[in-house]
Amino acid sequence: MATTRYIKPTESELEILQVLWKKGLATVREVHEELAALKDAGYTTTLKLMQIMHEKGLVKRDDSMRTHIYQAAVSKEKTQKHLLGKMIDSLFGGSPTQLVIQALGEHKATDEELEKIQQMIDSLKNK
Amino acid sequence: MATTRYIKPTESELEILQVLWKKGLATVREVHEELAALKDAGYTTTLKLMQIMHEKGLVKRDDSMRTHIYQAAVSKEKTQKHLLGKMIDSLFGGSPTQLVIQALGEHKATDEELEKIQQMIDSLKNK
DNA sequence: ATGCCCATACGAAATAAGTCGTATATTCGG
DNA sequence: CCGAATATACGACTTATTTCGTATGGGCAT
Repeated sequence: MATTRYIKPTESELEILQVLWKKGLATVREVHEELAALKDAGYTTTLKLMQIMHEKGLVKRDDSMRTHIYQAAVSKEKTQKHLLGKMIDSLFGGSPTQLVIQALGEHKATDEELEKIQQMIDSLKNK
Repeated sequence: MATTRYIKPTESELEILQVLWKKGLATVREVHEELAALKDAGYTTTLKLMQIMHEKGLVKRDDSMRTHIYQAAVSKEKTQKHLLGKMIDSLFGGSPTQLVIQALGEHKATDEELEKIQQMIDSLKNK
């Protein structure tokens, strides 16, 4: 089986993936409008990035029409998992716990959310 | 008050910071030996990187002797906090909880560690 | 048909990151 | 004192990433 090597999206690519994950399907124009709200870059810049992402296999597209329709080719979850793993290794000495503690300490969560995490821990313990 | 802008360390710089955080004080040679265990790169590469980090203010050094002694100029905690925050924003829609759940689900922790997190949650809840 | 708007394609410049060769200086063993 | 080992400095090359100008052509209102 030909294994497809994981491709690490760059910063800009991640911004585009965000939009695609949210919208599901989108044209370059639509993605660009969203991005324009955050930062300013030309339309052809976004276009070029998305073309490159297509070459890399990060996005799929339907180009049967004049205006192509794009969608993410990598799942949000897989991507999160990968980048999280990298960060745990490179910044938290391989300990997910350290990361969790930092995350909980520095960034507030509601009681409800804490409850959810609690449940998660309980179920992990019972193994 | 003159605010010093936060400088985002690159991948390679992070590797070097890791070593410095662990050792406290270290020469280029020492840092390089550590890195050599992980990947291969020439000595002058490491040297150059550390010189650039010095220019950027990521590390401090004592150059009163022939062999300079380096140490990290940014704290591990601050750096973790910053990058974690960035990741939460850019990849987890601003929800630390989502990140925590992913981290716990995908990367194993020992019961002991789970216990620690549990305590953390308890103390957060009592507020 | 003729413009005008908007799409893709594509090349190439600008920037950033990492790599390394080489020059030069210091130290130390003999 | 001399040479080998080892230190920093620094310029230059490579590769990756981002940015954008310009070419080209389709679709549509007039």
